[in-house]
Amino acid sequence: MARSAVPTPQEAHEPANAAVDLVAVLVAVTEGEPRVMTLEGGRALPSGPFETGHRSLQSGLRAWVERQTHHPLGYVEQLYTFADRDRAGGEAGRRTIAISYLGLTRENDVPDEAGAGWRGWYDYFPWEDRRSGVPAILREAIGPALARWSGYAPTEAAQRERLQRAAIHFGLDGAPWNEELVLQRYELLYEAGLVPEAREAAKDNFVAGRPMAGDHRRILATGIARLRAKIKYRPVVFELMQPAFTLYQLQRSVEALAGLLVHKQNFRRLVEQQELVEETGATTSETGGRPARLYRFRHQVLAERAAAGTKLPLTRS
Amino acid sequence: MARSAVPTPQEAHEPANAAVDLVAVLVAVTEGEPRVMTLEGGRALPSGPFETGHRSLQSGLRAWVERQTHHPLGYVEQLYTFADRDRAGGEAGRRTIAISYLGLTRENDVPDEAGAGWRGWYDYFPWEDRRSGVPAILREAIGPALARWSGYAPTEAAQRERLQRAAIHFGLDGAPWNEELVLQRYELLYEAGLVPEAREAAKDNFVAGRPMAGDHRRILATGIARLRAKIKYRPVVFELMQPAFTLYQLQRSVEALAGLLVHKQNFRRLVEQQELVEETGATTSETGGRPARLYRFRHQVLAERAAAGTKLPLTRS
DNA sequence: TCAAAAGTGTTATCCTTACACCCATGT
DNA sequence: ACATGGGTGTAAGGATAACACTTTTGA
Repeated sequence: MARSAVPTPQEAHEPANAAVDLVAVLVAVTEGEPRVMTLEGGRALPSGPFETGHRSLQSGLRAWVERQTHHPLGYVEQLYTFADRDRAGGEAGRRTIAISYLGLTRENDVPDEAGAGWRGWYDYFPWEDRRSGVPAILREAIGPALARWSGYAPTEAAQRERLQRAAIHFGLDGAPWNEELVLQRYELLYEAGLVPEAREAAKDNFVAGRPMAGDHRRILATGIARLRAKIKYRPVVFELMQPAFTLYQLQRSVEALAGLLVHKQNFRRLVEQQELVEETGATTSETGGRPARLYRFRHQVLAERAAAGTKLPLTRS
Repeated sequence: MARSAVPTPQEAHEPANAAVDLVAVLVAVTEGEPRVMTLEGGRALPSGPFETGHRSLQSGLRAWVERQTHHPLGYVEQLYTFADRDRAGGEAGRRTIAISYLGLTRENDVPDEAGAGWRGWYDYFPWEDRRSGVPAILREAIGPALARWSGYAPTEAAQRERLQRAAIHFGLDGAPWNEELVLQRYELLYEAGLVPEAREAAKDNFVAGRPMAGDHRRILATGIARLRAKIKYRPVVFELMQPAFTLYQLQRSVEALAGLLVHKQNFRRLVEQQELVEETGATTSETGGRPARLYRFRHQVLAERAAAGTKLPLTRS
């Protein structure tokens, strides 16, 4: 939100003649690492204009992604629609709107042309991976930089407010870490001038992570946040798994997405109790220890349950 | 999803020159009824084109809503972006995209001009209100009509599939009711030709509910669904309450939104335990029995907690 | 005095969290 | 034998769901 320029008065009140871009956050998990499909050597997400020939937004997106990456698109859901003024190239009276989508797929072929390729998403957000503890960059660079930035606020109240916001979003000063706040954290870094995409970036104290063109990194953050939230209440991880997998592989995928370690047995109990998987009967010994049972996703659950959704104390009757 | 026409070949591959509409689902709760702001005597949602003078999508939306309804807009969040071909008026090479928003507000003044006004949202979705039991329209009209529609499927497998879908979405045949599936239910009725908006509507067996222009009712369904989901994990109900309220009024608002009755004491325990409210010290006897304590929302919780978000069995470390 | 709503006490059950330990394979 | 991952049992604590009953007002 925010981050917009002042309108030039003469163009007010004209219906915007908008160019519509479709942008994809296409995710896969391989070898326990979450990856995102990129173009231009990792500097951009797959995208392209919505064309009159496209039957719908989704089919337009599919067309673009498949054209650019030669990778089929499986599960797709809309993420968010952006229209910041800075996005626009120039041309008075014409603005660019970006409609973004999240796509989940199994990584199989590597496109390797036009700079297309999979990148680990923590290259872009190194502070989001807590699987091996609190990342050094957070303690050593981001924390201090946010503290400094808080100090720049004009009033003391504003300073406290900044500090509190930083603490809550980044889990500083004993605040709990909430892995879903990916976008808020990125926005906060942007506001603090700590990412190169920000126009008033303080050139000397980048915390960065790998930047992207335009607001693509912001869109990526939106996608990660959505996916992290969604794996908790909808069986979407399976879109990222091979047809047969071990429970530990499943766990590692979840951990990769969440950026957190989960408790082995409790995780298994959860999966079991929700009847999300069934044994294939086969085992694999490629995992490097005792051979593990292979499971497959029970596709029927999608039909059986339309999702739980409790949390309201209902009266029965 | 679906519901799109075939592209005429000659217009393929031209970047769409899109008109962008902003549409608002503006919600309030009064006297225990959820209401939505409408125009044209209830046939449309407030909306207008995104203009070049608008600083951002949100500010454009605010401008339109305030111009059309003279009602200020408080809490706002983006809902979804639609671009079905049927929405377009005609003009080859030009399509209309609707970016929809959910707005929450306290109903105070009644606009009463240009056909603007609040309408109970169950006028549009009578089957969604279960506060006084399973609505007659569901048992007597929708259920049988969906059964008939299932019978029209070509193969027996397809018939079973339709029946199961109807049962799960509408809680038929002993399936549990899930109040969040508002959009899916509307889409199913649309697909079955049971709402007047559908082009192949069977004129004789409407189940209807009050229709709206274009796909506004679909957008409204999206808004209701989002709100029903959101009240469970984010304290958004308070946006709809007066500054001071009794616990029972709060409960009635939640019930109004969910279309379900909740358990009084358990509801109170939930509210209390999450420390969402605090006593004002005052009481009111306008509720018609023993005077009730008045409470206010503890705005601090918004800063304190950035949301819960558990559900993954984490390892502690 | 009675209807209507406010407000409280208590129990059984289940889910979550946190323990710690044994099993089978490859090197 | 030992490292590595696979796989299991169980107990404490807290949140939920379900009971029903008392209190205070206005009519």
